[in-house]
Amino acid sequence: MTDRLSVIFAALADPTRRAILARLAEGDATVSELAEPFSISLPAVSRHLKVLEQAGLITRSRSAQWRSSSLQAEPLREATAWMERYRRFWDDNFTRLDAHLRHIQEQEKQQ
Amino acid sequence: MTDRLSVIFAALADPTRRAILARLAEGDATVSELAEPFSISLPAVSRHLKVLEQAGLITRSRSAQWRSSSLQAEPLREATAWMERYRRFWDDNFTRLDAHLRHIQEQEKQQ
DNA sequence: CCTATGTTTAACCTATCCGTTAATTAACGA
DNA sequence: TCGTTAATTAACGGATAGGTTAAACATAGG
Repeated sequence: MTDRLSVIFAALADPTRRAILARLAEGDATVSELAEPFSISLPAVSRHLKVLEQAGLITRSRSAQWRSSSLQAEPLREATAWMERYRRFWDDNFTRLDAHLRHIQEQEKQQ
Repeated sequence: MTDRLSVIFAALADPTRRAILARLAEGDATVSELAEPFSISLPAVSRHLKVLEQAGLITRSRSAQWRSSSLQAEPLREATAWMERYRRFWDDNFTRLDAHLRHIQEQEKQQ
């Protein structure tokens, strides 16, 4: 699970972390500010932030004793780019063609 | 981790599973066919398929003793839709506006 | 009916994830 | 300098992930 895409998807697989990203979309925030809406301890949030940072989804800066987190959406672009490869499988414009190709494939499998 | 989006992202966080999806994009395949490129056991692949199925990323059909897997990209559409909310943070068209908004936000934080 | 083939389930192991509380580090400020 | 605030690190525990091998299940077919 060492590849970049896996790290990104794994980071996004936790609802708390996605909520943190949603909050950061409204502006930078400190660890305490990010922890406030959740019923989990500060160390737990601190770890989530480390996971997000390692995935490149946030950057952090220090100002006095506060550590501010800032959203970095570039990894989301990468993840989206990967998914785009499958767009034809859900996009209406391609559904008909895709069904046709699958039919062809099934026929070939018979032989 | 019971919510749908978490299950989808978790399913995508494994490189073997993503490779399986890539293979299925070229057409349906049996478990043995899917296992062939990997140096892992058949039971391991069988489990990966169960994970993908629970995420809604594949459907499966039985024909004799073969179980064929079929790609279902709808969950990818959902995941992409979630990420789209952050597009303005990476899209060039929005970068300038976004920088402006952040600047405003910083100013407000001062007071 | 018996056997071969394809796949899943069971039982197990190890590593990682996610949470906790307690201790530590860091910096401000009276 | 001492206490307060902000955050991280350490140490631990339970649950889950992902792999294994061995056993069980399902079906085609002689």
